[in-house]
Amino acid sequence: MKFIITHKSKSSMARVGVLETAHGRIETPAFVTVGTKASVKSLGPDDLEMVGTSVVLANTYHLYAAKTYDVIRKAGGLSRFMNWNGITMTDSGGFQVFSLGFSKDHDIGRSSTLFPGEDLQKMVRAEAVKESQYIKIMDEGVVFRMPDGTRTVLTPEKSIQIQEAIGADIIFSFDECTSPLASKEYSAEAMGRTHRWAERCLEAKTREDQAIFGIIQGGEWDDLKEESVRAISGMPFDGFGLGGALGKTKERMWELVDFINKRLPEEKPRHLLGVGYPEDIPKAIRRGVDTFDCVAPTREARNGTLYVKNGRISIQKAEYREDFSPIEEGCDCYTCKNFTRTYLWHLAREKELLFYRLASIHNLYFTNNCVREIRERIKRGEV
RNA sequence: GCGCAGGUGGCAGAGCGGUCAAUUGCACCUGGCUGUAGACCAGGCGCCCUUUGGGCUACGGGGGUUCGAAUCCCUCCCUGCGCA
Repeated sequence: MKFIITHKSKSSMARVGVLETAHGRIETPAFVTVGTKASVKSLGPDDLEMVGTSVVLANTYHLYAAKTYDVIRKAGGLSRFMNWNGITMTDSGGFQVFSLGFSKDHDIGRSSTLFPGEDLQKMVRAEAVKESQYIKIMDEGVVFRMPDGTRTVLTPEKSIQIQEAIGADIIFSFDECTSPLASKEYSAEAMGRTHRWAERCLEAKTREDQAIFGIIQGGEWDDLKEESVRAISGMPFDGFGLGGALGKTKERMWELVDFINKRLPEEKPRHLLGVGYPEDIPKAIRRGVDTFDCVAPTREARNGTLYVKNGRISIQKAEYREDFSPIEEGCDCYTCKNFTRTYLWHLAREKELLFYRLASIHNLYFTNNCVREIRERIKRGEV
């Protein structure tokens, strides 16, 4: 993997770069489309191309649990397997430590409520992290137990082994993603473990054609974050992931992203894990984030939320019953150029399969386009 | 015309003397979704009052039995099936 910064903003930490891997080169900042199980739900590779996607992120945990990672290796790697002619990444499974553990135990939203309200914070004993009924975290690794009894064990070595079999261009080190409600004491403990796992991941890695990003943890505390940045950036990673608990509020999250990126070596790419509402995009980029992934555009699309310039609309609402305009006037996406809100309203209500595709196409196009516009502005020196 | 079965909230369909303003599903309305165990989840859904609460109108129409009926009886209307 090669990463070259081609433009730098004068007024912020924003930068434009070129990221090159065996499967092509892309410009950053770039939005990474999530395709957890080697598929972006409801879309094919031609759709992805049309929508401006340049990178797809799959998940180690899911492909391992599905017992297909060896098949992916035989198929010639993730890219060939899913016939995606572009860059690929795999997440290490570390996030599932959180989403299948703490958040599941405490029913925090259904997965990763990033910013729990105060009422929720009071209800949850932060130390309960250690008592999950779904997962067991040890220094050696993590044991996941599904409701049906199925056991999945993931260790740093195992995660790397699977990620090498899957064969994405960029892989992530296996981390323990803690809850934003975890205590400082526990967060420190988990962070230490994440650092030890990071070393083991590098140790276990054998393929030269894959890049590996190390993940910064340390919760919301400056001193821990500082320590995590120092530890992870001290290891020979090709890039970095900003992960996990980034404070209890949005404001704090941006402070932390800022804090981390100021301390990370400038020349290596930074990936902000799991953040990507349209309104987050400019903020992330201004703080020096190069790539970021998010399930929101696709998930929200499937759930009927479509992005527009002034926010978002719920297409199944009665008010769109006779709205013959496109989702967004002036949008060049396939959906907007060919279909009306009325039609989408109808498809959404009837749960027609076409809806999921058309809605996902629009939200992804919207997201990618938003990133592209900012990228162009950085190049023109406007940001 | 006779026999049998049945008429319950927008629809389907429970309830079969009090704990029923009425289970449940669908539909509808409101929210939510940020490294995807998510094409999902949560709440609301007769009317009125500020509520944990209270009042009113409701289970085809009318009448009755009972302290009390969606639930029992009579009658009328309507629907399905069988026989004419």
